Amino acid sequence: MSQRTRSHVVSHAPVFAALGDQTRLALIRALSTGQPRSQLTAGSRLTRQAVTKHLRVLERVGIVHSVRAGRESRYAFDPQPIAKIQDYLEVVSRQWDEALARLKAFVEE
Amino acid sequence: MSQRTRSHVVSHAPVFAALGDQTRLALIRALSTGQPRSQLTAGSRLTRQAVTKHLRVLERVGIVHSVRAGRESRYAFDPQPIAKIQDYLEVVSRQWDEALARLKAFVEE
DNA sequence: GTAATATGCAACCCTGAGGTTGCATATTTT
DNA sequence: AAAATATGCAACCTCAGGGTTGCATATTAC
Repeated sequence: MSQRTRSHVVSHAPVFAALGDQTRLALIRALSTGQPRSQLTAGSRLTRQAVTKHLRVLERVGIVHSVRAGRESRYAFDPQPIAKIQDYLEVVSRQWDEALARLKAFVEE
Repeated sequence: MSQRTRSHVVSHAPVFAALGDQTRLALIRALSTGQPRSQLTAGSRLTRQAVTKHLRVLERVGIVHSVRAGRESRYAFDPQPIAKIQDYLEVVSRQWDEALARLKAFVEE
């Protein structure tokens, strides 16, 4: 693994990690525009604090953002980071396809 | 979060989690057809055992599979699970777009 | 046959992640 | 103003995840 490889890869890992939790994944689905946290909590079996922590994680990687509205803070989904890792996965898949093609060409020549 | 929602979401989480680690992500890139583990280890600053554990994780979720060849076992990438979560992300994004569209229609009517 | 190479298995360490509880604070409601 | 609602902060608990080390075992090379 070269330095380049590592640095290229690093930034995506946190986003994947954020998505690598059932609760968070469910939370994302439960989100509809401007859901107040209190309501999100009501929808799950978790403590309010637990939900808060999960939302913080999602917020840190930019999948979600919050806006304070009076005494409650509303959360909304942001598709940007998702789009980025989709692109990333696309690249990985493509590189792999090419690698297989090269191998095939090599074997069959 | 309904039961349906959770169960639908659950199966993807482990794959995301598997990708949510820099080392593993780098390992995936380092993979080329039939890399023996010993060589993968050489490419990183980790112990052989650490690499082994990572590969096991990737194998468990099907991103990688191994074939024993004599005294060494060779690893290869498998794009299937990746394709699946790409689809999943696609669905999530689409649903969100629709939700936003509904909201917009509601506000502007 | 012996040495070298490539792994497997298991015990152990340590840190971080997911959760909870308790207490303080800001906004509404009535 | 008092009660109710919605959060924030911080301490604490537990356990899984990433790593390492040590020892046993199977293949291959000499």
